[in-house]
Order: sequence, then C-alpha cells, then structure tokens
Amino acid sequence: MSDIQDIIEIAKRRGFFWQSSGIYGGVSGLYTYGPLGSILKRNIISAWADSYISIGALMVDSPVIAQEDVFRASGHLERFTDLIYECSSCKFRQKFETLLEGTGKGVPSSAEEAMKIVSSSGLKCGNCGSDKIAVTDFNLMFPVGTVRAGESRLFLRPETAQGIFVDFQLLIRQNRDKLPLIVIQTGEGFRNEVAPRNAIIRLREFSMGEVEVFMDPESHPFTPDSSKEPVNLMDRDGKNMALPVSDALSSGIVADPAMAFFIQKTHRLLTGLGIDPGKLRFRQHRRDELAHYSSDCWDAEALMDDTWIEIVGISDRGTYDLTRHQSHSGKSMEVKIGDKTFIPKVLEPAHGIDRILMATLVHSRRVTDKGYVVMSLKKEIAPYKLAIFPLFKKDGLSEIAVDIFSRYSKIDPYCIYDESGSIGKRYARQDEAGTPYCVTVDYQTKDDHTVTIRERDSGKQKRILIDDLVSGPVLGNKYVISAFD
RNA sequence: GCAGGUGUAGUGUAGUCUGGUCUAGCACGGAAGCCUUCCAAGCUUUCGACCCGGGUCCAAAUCCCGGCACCUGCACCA
Repeated sequence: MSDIQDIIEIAKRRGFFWQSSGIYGGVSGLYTYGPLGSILKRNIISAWADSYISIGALMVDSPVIAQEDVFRASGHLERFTDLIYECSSCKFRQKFETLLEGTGKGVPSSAEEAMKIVSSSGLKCGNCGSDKIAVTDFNLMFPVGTVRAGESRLFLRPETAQGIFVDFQLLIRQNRDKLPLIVIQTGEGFRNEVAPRNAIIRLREFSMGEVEVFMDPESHPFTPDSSKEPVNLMDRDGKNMALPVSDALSSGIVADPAMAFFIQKTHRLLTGLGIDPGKLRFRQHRRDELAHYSSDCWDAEALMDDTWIEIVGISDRGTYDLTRHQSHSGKSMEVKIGDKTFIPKVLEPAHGIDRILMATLVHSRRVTDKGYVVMSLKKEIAPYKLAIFPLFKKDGLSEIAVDIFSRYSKIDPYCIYDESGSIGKRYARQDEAGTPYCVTVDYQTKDDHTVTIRERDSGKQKRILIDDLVSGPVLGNKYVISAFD
C-alpha cells in the first residue's frame, strides 16, 4: 500500500480526516477534519503564524467572498473564465478564442452564444477538422449564486492574497508607513479543480497560509543567515544540489536575498513541523510554468509516494498586484517614504496547510517491529500531549488516575484519559494518535505518589512524582524533560 | 474532462465470474464485563455493511442501464 493510501486509512480510522458527507456518496475534493485532525491543523497554522508574527508580521482575516472587480484586477477572472471547446471526435481541447482568431468575430460572452457561432459559421476542430465541437465555460473560480439586482457578481476567492492587496493602504498605515511590511492571512480558498484527487492533497476547498512581504525594490531588508545547514535545491534547469542557503545566494543560484531568506525560513518552519529534510526540496519554476503574476518562484516540495508534491510556493509577484489594483480601482497604491514615491514589490510565501499536514503525517509515520503504526508527530503539533491511564480499573487505581487527570487538564486541556482495554492497547492507541507522553498509575503510586511516564518515540519509562507532573504542561515540564535527558 | 478499473460494517477483506442455504462470512476495531502488576494477550456478551436510483428475473451483493464516489493514466493545475 502506498504511504498516502495508508495515511488516508489511518486518518479515517483514527479521526484525522475523511471525505465529507459520505452518507450522500460524498463530493469529490471536500474533506472534513476529525477530532485529531482539526487540532493538528490548528497547531500547524499556529506554528506558521507564530513564526511570522515573531518577525513583525501583521495578521488579517478578510472575507472568503469578493466582488468581480477584485478578480478582474488580479487577473483571475480573465484567466479562468475562458470558453473552452472540446472535440468529441478526437478529444482535443483548446481555448475557444484561439479558434476564433482570423475569423474576425468577437469573443462571445457565454457558451450558448459561442455554440451559435459554431453552428452558423461552421467552425471546425483545430486539431482534426471535425465539426463535433462543444463549447463550455472553463471556470476555476466558484461563482456565488445569488446577488442583489445591480450588485456586482461575487466569487469565492481562489487565494487569500487579494484580501491583503485590496487593503494595502490601510495595512501600510497600520505598519506606521514603514517598509518592509509583512502581512499574513490564513483561511480557505476555493478552486473548482477539474480532477480533485489524493484526499486532502488536491481539494476544491482548501486551507492556506499566505504571507505577503512588501518591500522597497531598491532595498534589501531580508537576507539569510550563515547557517551551514544544507537545503535541497533544484534550479529551473533541473539541476539538483544541497547546500546552505547563504551559499546558494552568493553563488547566484538564488538571485534575490529576500527569496533566499524566505527559502531558509520556510525550510526551518517545515522541518520544525516534522517534515523530513531529506524528503524536502525547493524547486525553481521554469519560465514557462510561472504564473501570470510571477517573475520567479521557488516551490517547497515534499516527497510522498516517490512523487514531489508542492506544499509551499514562494513567488516573486513584483509590483503586479498593486499596479493592477491601482489601475482598476483608480486608487493610488504608492507609498511615500522619505523623498521616494513608489509601488512596493511583493514576495509571497504561500503555504498549502492541508498538504503540509499530509506531509507531516506521511513523514511522521513509522512502523514498529511488530507492525504497529506510530505517528511520531513533533510534540509541539501533536493533537494531544499527554494520556493518563490506570494500570487496571480495580483496586482504586482508576480513582487516582481520574484525579490526576482532573488536576492536569486544568493546566493543559490537551490530555486524554483512558481505562479501556489492556495497558498495551492504550499505549498503542496513543501511538497512532501521535500523543508524545503517557502516564500510568500503578500499585506503587499508592505508596509513593509517583507515576510512570512513557515517551512515545523511545518507549522509555520513568517514574515521576504526581505533584511534579501537574506542576506544568508536560511539554515544557522540567521534571519530564530531566527524566528523559 | 477522457480512458480503464473499482465500490460489501469504523478499517481491511470473503462472497460477484457461474443469480437461490447470504437470515452476507472473517480479521481488526468500538461498547459492557471477567481476567491480567506496563506495551494492540485471553475469555464472554454486544455493536455494525452489500454506494444511490432504475431495469431484467419467481428470485439480485451477484446480471444490465444511469448517477455518485474512489483508484491509475492522460489532460488541467492561476
């Protein structure tokens, strides 16, 4: 079984995620995060947000819905509501606009009008010459069905970024008219994917964490530190290398200091979340695959099932978005700093939260000698940090364990109590849920008020005093840390 | 979207070809209990499924049609 299939099975069984509305057959590309997954997802988002807030980023939370004007300016409307025709005889697909070239006809506004032109003008497939062609709307943005009379058409956002750009002037003011300005936003984006696949890897509603870094194009406020940690890089010519980011910058492999800085930052964030550095690379887009707004782009890709899957895209958007919004809205997007007036350039690290979550699960999964699965999630993002068990339900052990649970859960709510089944089964359950520590009350507890604490990854067990356990959250607890040093 | 394949308890599967003892079997899992002095032990009880709709037939999990979903490949991927 493939790694991804195995994770999908565990995810459904243990409650990380599953396909939504299964009782009605499900809808492709829509998934629900379960009890473990929703906490895991939130922890990943928090770790991402913290890492940017800590360097002065401002966070915003803009609407999921925006008006047509926004996406006309961003270029999404123009690019993604194209009319497409398909030939039923040879399966060829092409933009309808291409077929109209040279006919002197204008581009129709709907598929219905286009079909009228097809029948009246006898247009034929550009590939095989058949007249069996059908025109459809090819729309990667979801339109919102109902609008009031006279109101602008509304769409679900395909990215969160535009919510930042449209409020740029308010945000630069919040930053007290200084550059660089870093704005972050997390939330859902919507894309009407032709073929959603691989569970949460390709969704129609998905979660992103986008960072927009606004800079003076003539200054270099960000540069990577001199860390010697090698990072896997693949340049636009397909050449692979592993070297420190600072070396990649000085040798010109990465052209821009800010790009290099955010590659380094992203690498640290992802490996900190538990993504295997050996299965992580940064791949530069070829010129022909760059998005319409982008002049350079490095994708962080995680290896899953022998396939590299994009999990973060760090894109140089230049002044594209602000310039477009300035010309479409008629509102200035310039900043005046000192005696210079200019439109800032933008670097955008855009994180696919669902894919990052999938990669952390795939890279954290290991199988024991006995064939049991352990999710070695990083302690910081594990949904639950501690589980508390009585060795047996009898002889008053349950009562002691329940009491410890009630004391501890006031300090750290992310703990679990379990007395069902054998002790081994309970450890195994928590291993699969990724819980880093388990505490067990046994007969010795009655004598000396100690419990055993077991570390998930090493399987080692130590005794610590109950009072020491409940003195603070298990992750930062000095007694726990010193016990396993 | 195209082509091929697949769809049985929460999960993994048997059964489908060759319609009928299938009132759908098994394993894992969940719940309750017994036992057990630390890593999915054992025992008892229990929970739980034929993707949806139509058709053929005396009879459909099984054959046919349509839909939905999943998988693989292609196309798409701002």
